[in-house]
Amino acid sequence: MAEIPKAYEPQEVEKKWYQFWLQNRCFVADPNSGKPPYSIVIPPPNVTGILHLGHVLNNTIQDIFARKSRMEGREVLWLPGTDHAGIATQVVVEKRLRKEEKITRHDLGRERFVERVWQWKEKHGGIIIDQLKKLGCSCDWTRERFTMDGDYSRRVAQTFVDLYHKGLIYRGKRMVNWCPVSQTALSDEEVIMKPQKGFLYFFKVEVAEEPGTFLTIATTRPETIPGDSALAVNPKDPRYARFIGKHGLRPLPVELPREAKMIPIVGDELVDFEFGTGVLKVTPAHDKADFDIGQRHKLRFIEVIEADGTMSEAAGRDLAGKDRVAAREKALQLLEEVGARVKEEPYENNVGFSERADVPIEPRLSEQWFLKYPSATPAREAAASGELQFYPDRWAKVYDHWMANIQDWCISRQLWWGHRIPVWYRGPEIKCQVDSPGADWTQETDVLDTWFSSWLWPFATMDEPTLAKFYPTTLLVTAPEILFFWVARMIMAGLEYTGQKPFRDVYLTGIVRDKQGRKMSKSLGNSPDPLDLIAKFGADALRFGVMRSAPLGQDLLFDEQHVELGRNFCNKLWNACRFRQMQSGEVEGEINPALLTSDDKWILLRLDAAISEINVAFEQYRINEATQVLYRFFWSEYCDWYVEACKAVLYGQDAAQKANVLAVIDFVLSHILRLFHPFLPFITEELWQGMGYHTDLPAGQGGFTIMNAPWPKPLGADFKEHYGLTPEAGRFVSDKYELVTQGRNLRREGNIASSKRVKFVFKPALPWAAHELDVLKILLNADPLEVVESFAPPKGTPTLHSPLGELYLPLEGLIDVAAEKSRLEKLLAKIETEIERAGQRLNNPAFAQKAPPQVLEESRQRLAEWKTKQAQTQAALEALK
RNA sequence: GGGCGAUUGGCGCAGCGGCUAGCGCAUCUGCUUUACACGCAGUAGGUCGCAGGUUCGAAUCCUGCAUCGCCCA
Repeated sequence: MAEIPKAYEPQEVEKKWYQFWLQNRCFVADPNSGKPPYSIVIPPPNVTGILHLGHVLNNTIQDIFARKSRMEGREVLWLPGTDHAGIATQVVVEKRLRKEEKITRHDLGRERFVERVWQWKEKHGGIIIDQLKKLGCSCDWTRERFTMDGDYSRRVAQTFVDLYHKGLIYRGKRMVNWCPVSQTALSDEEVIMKPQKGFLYFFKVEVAEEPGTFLTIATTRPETIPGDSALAVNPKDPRYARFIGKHGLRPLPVELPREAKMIPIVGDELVDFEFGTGVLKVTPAHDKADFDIGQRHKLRFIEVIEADGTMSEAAGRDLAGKDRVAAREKALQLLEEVGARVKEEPYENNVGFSERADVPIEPRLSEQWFLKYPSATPAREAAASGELQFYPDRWAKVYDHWMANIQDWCISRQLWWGHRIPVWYRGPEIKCQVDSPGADWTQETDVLDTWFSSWLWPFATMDEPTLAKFYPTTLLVTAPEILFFWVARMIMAGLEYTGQKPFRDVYLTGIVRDKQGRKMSKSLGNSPDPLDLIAKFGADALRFGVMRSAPLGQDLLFDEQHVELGRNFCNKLWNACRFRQMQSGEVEGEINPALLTSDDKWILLRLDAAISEINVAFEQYRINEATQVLYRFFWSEYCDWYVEACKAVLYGQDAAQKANVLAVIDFVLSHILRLFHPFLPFITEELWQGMGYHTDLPAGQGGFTIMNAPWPKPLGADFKEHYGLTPEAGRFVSDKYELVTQGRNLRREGNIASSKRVKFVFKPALPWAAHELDVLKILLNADPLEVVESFAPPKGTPTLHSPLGELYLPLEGLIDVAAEKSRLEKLLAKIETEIERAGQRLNNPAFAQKAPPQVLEESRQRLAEWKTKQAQTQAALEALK
């Protein structure tokens, strides 16, 4: 680092090192390595996607674990790729065709349309990958996969064929969730329930066998009346039981003759007495629950809504062709006209919406392919036994609950973009196999649900040697929203096809929200573009800001200020290294134990504690805790205290002592850089090499890149003994710094600018080495610091008493005596309540009897401390009088 | 309706049987002190949602209630 700028400028640095890492294949995983494996597969983002803060959170976490694991000496595979995202991608390309060429996919035909999607993918599908690179992700890009790659697609087809021949896949006309916009079936997981304000409409139906007798029915969907094929009541309901077996005269369509309007009244135990009037209209073709009733009672299935959401011929001449919304209005009008409309009440109910198209889904009867999940029982057991671990572990319960109630999976989609189902027809003949049986066979037109391909992701992305080395993977990091869509299904697929769970640990992130706690969304415009943030603050700053505020399993309230803080942090790190650089001297010299100052010992002890805390936090996946420890250690302990104390030596004359302090600084800084590297990959590499910390190391041990420098371990008993790092050494320094804080407080009370040198008088309570006095002097910004054996301060002199000595600020007249007095009196009052509290506790005989001895001892000591403090404060008050 | 989670200074969080309840941001005061104003120094601010219970001792464990959020019907 020749000319070191005063402020860190990330843009060039980030570009430079990312290229360096790529060129030197630093991210490439070697299946032949002898190192222990560590592997992660990326949750493949949609090819249509662009980077959002959720990706930043998720991928930064993965990168942190990948980088840390490399430093720990593991062979790391972080396998990247993208997902073909059936509906989303098809919709994007269709929109584009409509806008730019004014054509639909039907104008092109299936084959040419799919070609166009591929063209689009080649051109735009790489955007999110480039964005991940900007973020610093250390994925093995040589292994990038796409769910529509040839070999991957073949694997998907083989899986279908296998499951088909195992009898787990079947085709049937069932009630499915139909998206009228995308014109495809959806799985239950792709339907989002939303409460909707609407009305409960009441209408009456005449009982055919009892003219003049009417039953009143409540419904939220009057437009489906033409599709009703029965009325249902609970046989235990005394109000209606007698009607079972009779018939109702359905009011719509109005033009039908009387006999065609006759629908049976059936008794069904599942009818709720409480809902509406207790009489249910049954529409077997357009409602899930009604479908079941229809099957139980062998009712007619009358389809009144078409695939595109308009009413069919069967809905009658007044409704046919109308959209479902318009049809509701018309149906109400018709009921009014025939005198069947009774009343309506405001009502809120849950309506399913299509996850992708965000329109109400239509329960619809259609021919679809279904899968009975394989390996469901072992998949459930794997989590229950703890063999597969969720972080935070409460997700294990959510997973278990879902697994206990899984329904067959509707895997077919009426789309063109995706894996076409490997089923072939010739007349009435049907064959299920990957390749076409012959030219006279035609393939099933449906494609597979995208998740039917991504559930194979952890192993279908790997070749044989890679599988042997890296499967099962170590960690999966993803959002809880796709726990059922993806995580659960991967576990089942993994067990079914590899006999092993696909990963050991599952880390479920929180959801990124804005400051007000709202979800990030395009329509709210509260979703900042991570690339803008990177341009403004740097990738490291973004990563650090997000990590520092992302507690395990809790939502993250995003605020640009966090990123700004990350930027400030990088700048601080930069300047800490810059300061070291300005001292020149030998880089990473030998530390001589005999020359260690108390401050040196203290910072080494704090480093040791920080390393231990960070490692514990990592083991429990508490990453924000690790960042907080690092922040505290580096900023508060290293910069604020240690570096300032060092200046006593660095600005002094003792060359040997100075060299020793620089050696300690280098030791600590080189640890700091390594500890920060997983979080801040770019700046740490720049500084690692710029400071020359790589020079004496072997290439694979940090000599070439900080990426494989050894991850710091706690310093260990031998190290501590060799360097005399005892708890006592630490305690003296803590007391010293406490004395300094209080001394600075005296200055503030005296309104003396922190930059102004001022005379202090110090009366030590124990022998102080000359060096320690220099440290005290520099930390207090005292000049001179008069050391006396006894001192009789003039009245009104601010004074403080500490275990290490008494400090006076002889500033007659300058201090606001009244303010200082009231401060001390307040302090004294607090001390007295503490003394009382502690006294009460110790006087309780039950406490002495039952509390553990060390707690008892601690309480006694604390009381003694408070009493000393009380005396000292009283003395200080006296001095003011 | 069922399940899960949250409730601690203005805001965001940590602490999950025993330190004087901590941290960051924001606030207030002062400071361009030769690493850093993207900075330094210092101060102020909380009866830990409410009500019971267990215990020598509860922010921490138990029960109930309230409010908010999420997931599943």
